[in-house]
Amino acid sequence: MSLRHAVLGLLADRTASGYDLMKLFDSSLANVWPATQSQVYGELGKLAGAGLLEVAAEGPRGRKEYAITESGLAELRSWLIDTRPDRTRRSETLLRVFFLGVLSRVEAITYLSLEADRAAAEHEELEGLEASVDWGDDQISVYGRLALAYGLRLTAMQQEWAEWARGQVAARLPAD
Amino acid sequence: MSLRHAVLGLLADRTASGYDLMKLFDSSLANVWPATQSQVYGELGKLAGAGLLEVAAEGPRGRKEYAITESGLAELRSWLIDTRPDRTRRSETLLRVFFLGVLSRVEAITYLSLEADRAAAEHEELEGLEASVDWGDDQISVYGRLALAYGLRLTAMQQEWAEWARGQVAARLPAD
DNA sequence: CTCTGACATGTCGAGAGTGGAAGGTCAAGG
DNA sequence: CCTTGACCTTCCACTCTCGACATGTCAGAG
Repeated sequence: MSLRHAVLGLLADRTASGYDLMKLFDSSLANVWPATQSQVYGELGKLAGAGLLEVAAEGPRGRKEYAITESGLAELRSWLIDTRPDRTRRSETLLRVFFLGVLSRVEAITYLSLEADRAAAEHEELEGLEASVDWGDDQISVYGRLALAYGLRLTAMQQEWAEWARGQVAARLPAD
Repeated sequence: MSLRHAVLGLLADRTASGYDLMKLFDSSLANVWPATQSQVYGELGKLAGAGLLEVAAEGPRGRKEYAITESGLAELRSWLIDTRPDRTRRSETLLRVFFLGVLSRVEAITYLSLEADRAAAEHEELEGLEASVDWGDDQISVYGRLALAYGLRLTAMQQEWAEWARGQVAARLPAD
């Protein structure tokens, strides 16, 4: 049920069309809550039907500019304050770690090395993002920066862990 | 498509029934790849139909003991070696951070404090798990320990981040 | 002997997410 | 004038996940 709140949250900042929203999902929210076109447009329709959004203006090419309503804002606030986030995490990377035993030691070490490289690359990418984005003082910028800092810490931790884990596996006597 | 490989991976270690598998999902894999009964039994059926698993024995109460086949093992190995993990991550916690601007400063700080507490609690829980599990030398134990170490590092990082973020928000002049 | 609790498998429907196809408008450049 | 590319929305078919429900067996306690 988070997609609906992601849409509400983006529209709390400024009005936008489905097309605009897609760009926001692909840039700022890409690493946090990805969404496809079909999802976004579908959700806009439902939200408007439920009165949480309204069509503020219609532009050329059938463009519909959506704006959040009072009850939409209330719903967003209540989601933020009254409900606890769902934290079911699925990590395919970690799932694979459980089964590394079916591989040879060398193959397992390779897997962990690749994971360390990937984390390092992602870390650099986020650093690039941090440098390139021009951070304003609007809500999304201020708090988006906090989210980016999380990503930086996460990828750094992942790299350290993968290197440590590789060492752990390598240290076991080659008694496979 | 990871559920199928999770099942194959568990059965690579030892044979098991759907019921046994559920217990493994609820204990070892709970934090990495949760699954429900209906999913597990459904997947077992499909996997057996595809020849990646076979019913090794039938026990009382209709119990079916599944074992991985040669082609199942090949599929598992190829998944581990030839394919890169899907790393689409969704974090409702982080999504909320983006929208903290619609709340008052105090409410935002409360949110981040709760998040720090939650991470700390989860960290302790994992430490308890580490102490209570009796770690053998089997594959799942050896590599499961690496996964647990990841969880420990993750929750520690989350707590630090949340406390830092709370400080960041608090430091801004109360000009809301 | 009967009750209870662990063992054990299965079906169904609703909702979320994925990927792509289809259809149409407008502005600007060649 | 005509093509191209950006703009913009809608629909569909599919898989995955969740939670509840249905069905039944077996061992041990009382």
